[in-house]
Amino acid sequence: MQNRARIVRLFRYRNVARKLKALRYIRVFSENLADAVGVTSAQVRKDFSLFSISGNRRGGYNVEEVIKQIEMVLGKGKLQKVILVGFGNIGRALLRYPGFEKDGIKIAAAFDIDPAKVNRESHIPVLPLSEMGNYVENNSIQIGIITVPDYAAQQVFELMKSAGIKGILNFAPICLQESEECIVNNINLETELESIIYYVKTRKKRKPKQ
Amino acid sequence: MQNRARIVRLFRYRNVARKLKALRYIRVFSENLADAVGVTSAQVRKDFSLFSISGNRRGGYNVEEVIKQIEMVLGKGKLQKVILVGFGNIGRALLRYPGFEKDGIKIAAAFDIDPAKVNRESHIPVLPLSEMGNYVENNSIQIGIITVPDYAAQQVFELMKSAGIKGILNFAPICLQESEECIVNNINLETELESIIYYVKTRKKRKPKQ
DNA sequence: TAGATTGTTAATCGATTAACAATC
DNA sequence: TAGATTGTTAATCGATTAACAATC
Repeated sequence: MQNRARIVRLFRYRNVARKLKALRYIRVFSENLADAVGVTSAQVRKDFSLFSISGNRRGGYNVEEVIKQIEMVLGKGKLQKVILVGFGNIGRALLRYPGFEKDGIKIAAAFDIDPAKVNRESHIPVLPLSEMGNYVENNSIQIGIITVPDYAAQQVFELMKSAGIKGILNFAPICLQESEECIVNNINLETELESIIYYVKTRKKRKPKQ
Repeated sequence: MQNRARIVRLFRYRNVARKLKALRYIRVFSENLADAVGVTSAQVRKDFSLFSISGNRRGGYNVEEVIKQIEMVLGKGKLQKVILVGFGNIGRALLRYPGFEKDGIKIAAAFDIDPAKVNRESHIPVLPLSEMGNYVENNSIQIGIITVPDYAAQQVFELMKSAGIKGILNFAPICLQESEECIVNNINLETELESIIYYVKTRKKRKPKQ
């Protein structure tokens, strides 16, 4: 499995290149990408070289080519349908989040255990959790998002795995363990914030009064 | 600066220990923590040893002690007030997210550039962006969350830095560059999901029909 | 050609893992 | 005591960085 940090960087290079393209840039140097993403230029060249993304000595990289080649590596494919389980605060926000669509990601349906939240008529239907298994099978869904409370997460996780889900983005504040059958990306919002607080505090200790 | 992955693991050990405490566990072995967090037991012991968190040879670690010692290291302090800029989908969800409070994190106010979103009477006030600088100063805020659209992110970032914000959790899909004066944690929701899709796809290639 | 940037190799750095002596 | 687990040291592994030859 390729190093996760490297894959994330590749996505970032692509994002920057897309912005540059929108600004009508034709070429870009490793140094520019490095600055935009916050790494060294050597890292950019190394990353590119590992994925055989090549530029032009002296002339840098062609912006279009960079986008195209990274998309090839990362597999910009056809529309990816995903499901979401847990129609609470975060779930609702993600359902309405406009950023996914442009990358070919479509939340096809949401599921919740609370009958009051079910809404089959909605643009993106909200269905009873009990229907998830069938839905996943009928629509060949592979990816799911978990936005349920922590006490429900493990159970929902098992349910999704047995339904055939192969990859999960988990926002419940618990570490779901990934396995051969299912990849997991745990995002703990509290921890993301707490770790910043930690760094701000400790940094100040080292440098009193900046 | 301490390795970020290590700090995140420490938070995870603490979270697990808290759950164990709720279940009336008295002791825990490095092996148990390792399983819960998805690392090796050697890693747990190494992490603990680096922060002088000690257990009992033969008897493992005392759950209470682990929590207390990790909290000491990570600085479970008094209530941390943070602000949020961008009262859209994600911003609204975070404002209502119940998980922060229990870790002593309180979103004190939200800010938005759209006058229609301003609501001074709300439990957590939503204020005009123009008032952010004063608010931050008057309330000694150090931490901010960015949930504005990508095109606004850089500008809001500069504004927050000049207001005196020292740490930022950024959900806008752009890499804000951290500096001496301000720590940044960039979370790109699209990329988090896209990288899972990438891994699911490539894993399947290697193991067809697993 | 001279100058600048890539692509790659080798060196460095740091994190993880293994192993085992210490010890409860 | 015998057995089991920590705590730490040394070995391994992998990722980043430096440096520079290739070359546009």
